[in-house]
Amino acid sequence: MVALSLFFFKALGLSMQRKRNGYNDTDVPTLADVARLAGTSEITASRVVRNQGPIADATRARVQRAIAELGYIPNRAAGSLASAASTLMAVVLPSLSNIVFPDVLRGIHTAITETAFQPVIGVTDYDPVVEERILLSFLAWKPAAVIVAGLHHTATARRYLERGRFRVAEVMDIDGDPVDIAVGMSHHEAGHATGRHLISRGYRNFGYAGHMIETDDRASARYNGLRAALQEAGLSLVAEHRTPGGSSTKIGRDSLEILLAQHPELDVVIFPNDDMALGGIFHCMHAGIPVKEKLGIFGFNGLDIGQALPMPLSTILSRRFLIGRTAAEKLLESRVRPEDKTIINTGFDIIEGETA
Amino acid sequence: MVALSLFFFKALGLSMQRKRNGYNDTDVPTLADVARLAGTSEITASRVVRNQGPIADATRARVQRAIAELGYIPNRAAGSLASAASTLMAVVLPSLSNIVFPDVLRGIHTAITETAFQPVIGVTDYDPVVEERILLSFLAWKPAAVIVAGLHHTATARRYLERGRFRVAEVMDIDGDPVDIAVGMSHHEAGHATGRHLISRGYRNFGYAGHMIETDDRASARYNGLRAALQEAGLSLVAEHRTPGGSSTKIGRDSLEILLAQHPELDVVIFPNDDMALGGIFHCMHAGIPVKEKLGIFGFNGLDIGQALPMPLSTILSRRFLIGRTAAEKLLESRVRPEDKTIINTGFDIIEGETA
DNA sequence: CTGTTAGCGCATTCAC
DNA sequence: GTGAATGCGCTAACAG
Repeated sequence: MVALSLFFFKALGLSMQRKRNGYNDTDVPTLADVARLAGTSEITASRVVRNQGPIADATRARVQRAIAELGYIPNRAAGSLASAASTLMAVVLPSLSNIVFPDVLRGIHTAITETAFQPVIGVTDYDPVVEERILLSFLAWKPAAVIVAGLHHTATARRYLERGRFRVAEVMDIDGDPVDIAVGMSHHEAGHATGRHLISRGYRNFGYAGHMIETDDRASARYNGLRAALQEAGLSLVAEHRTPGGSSTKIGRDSLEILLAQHPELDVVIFPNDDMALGGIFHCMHAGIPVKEKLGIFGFNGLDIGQALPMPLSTILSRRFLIGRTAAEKLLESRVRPEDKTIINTGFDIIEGETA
Repeated sequence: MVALSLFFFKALGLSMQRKRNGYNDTDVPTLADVARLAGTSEITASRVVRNQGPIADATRARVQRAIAELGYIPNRAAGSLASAASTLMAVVLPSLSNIVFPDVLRGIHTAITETAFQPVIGVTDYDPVVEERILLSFLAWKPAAVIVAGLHHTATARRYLERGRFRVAEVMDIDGDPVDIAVGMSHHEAGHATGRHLISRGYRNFGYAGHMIETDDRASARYNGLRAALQEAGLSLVAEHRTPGGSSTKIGRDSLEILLAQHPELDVVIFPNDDMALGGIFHCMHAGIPVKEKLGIFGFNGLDIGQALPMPLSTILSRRFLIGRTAAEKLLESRVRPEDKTIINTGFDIIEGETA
């Protein structure tokens, strides 16, 4: 039976080994298999696959039929190796735990959906060391472009970003010196605008209820901008409370409770983001504190959920989708890094809302 | 100066052209460069890089020094091509717009963080055709494993999943026939449990406020389970309202308003998920409807934000993190697909809460 | 413990 | 419009 099978293979010109220009007995068809079935050379089949160069209609049709018949999937590792360039776009983000970065992702998707690029996503949990590790592991795939959040990276990461032969977009933040392209807004300015806005509304006793900020450069920049605005007006933060760990609605709620227990004189509390501000509102509802009249609440991001509240959250709208789309579009403009760096300010809007 | 530089290169045995076994003047060092600098063969350097096989400590140290000096990054495309296997784990999810799938991702991350695997993430927006496209584009990179949400895929996608030489985990859902491994819960049962629970609480006039469900198999299964439970008790849905588009807090709020305008007799409304249920609660707050006493509200997922409300949301806890971690762990157990399929039920919990 | 040989599957020359 | 030759950077399979 074994002998018979062997004979059978040989009779058909098959060989049991895999070798160059021989038939291939694995179930994964290669370009050579497609070419053979279509009666063309590999390179012609390759041109059809990549939609590149002049191909006779009849030839193209034959190759396409062969592709369909075999269920051929191009091996991108081989293609990438041969052409020294992949179609990957590395996207390295701090978190996917709230809607902010998914919004950026959607923007990126929108920009590249009609191109050959594929996003490869990594999540750093706001840890620069993790960011470096992920970045290096992505670079091993020779991405055509890299999108990364913020302008602060480890020295090693920054060096690789600068030396690489790919485009780089640093998103969210523009307060700093980008490697290539920066798309985002000034978080310092946003914090400053928050302060001025609330002062103009008559608030005077400012509190801040945050999370541990070292890991979140942008929240930190907003905090500093806020303090600067207060100082310019001869005011200062009356009190602040920081809860260890990340940011969440629960933590916002607890933080406000602790803050008010110690400082009942506060008339407004700023939170690093909408999620936490929502928690603040929930605490007020629970404790029977009239929001805005007795205590103003202010967030950041302009999430839908804050605007769906019975009293829409007062906050700042960041344009996450636009940031993602713009970054990806800019990256697509040219494969090579130009001499000059590009900084794109997508700005922000104050949402007045009804909570401050 | 140029002449001098050229001389200098030649004197060092460098050449200005790139060729096999020649020196390489691009700024991207290869394994050959590392081997040369370390005074070993490529394969020895390769073994050090991959931490594989027995290597003399002295040799290893020399190679590692060379790697550091050159800033060498292994080319995974080449490695993957040579070994016919990549370290990629393809992860294809419907959405990143709420915390549910990021939770799954965190679980996956946790399981593979100490391994060589890298997750590559795709987002389908609940569109099976998009899922198929993303899946095929990922398969071109020869992933070692694939994690995909749900058990329903296009016929083509299912065929590729079945034929591929990689492990497959289908997550979230176990109501169906998996390709290889399924990890999740029965959404039909969850819906059924919801119905029984609310009936036992005394509710009789059931409403359902959903989104367009065709795209969301699992919400659909819960809906059917709910109806089955009602029917078994001689009850039925009094009314339902579906808003086109995805699910969001805003849509939950609007849906409930419309539903109650037409059916004020309802005493409980079930939402497809917590986000929408939250919108329902916001509507009640706005309209002055006493939640639970006058109208019960029930969600699904057990998100933190629902539990941070002044009155915690009544809902069902799905174990997203556990699902992701378990799926990835199972995939790591063996590289080859066993004969038998595996189905892992991670179950669910009813969170009684205070809204129903 | 280390090295030699021979491709992996495809795309870039350059011919015709 | 099509094809032949060559090598991208790495690793499996053997030797030694």
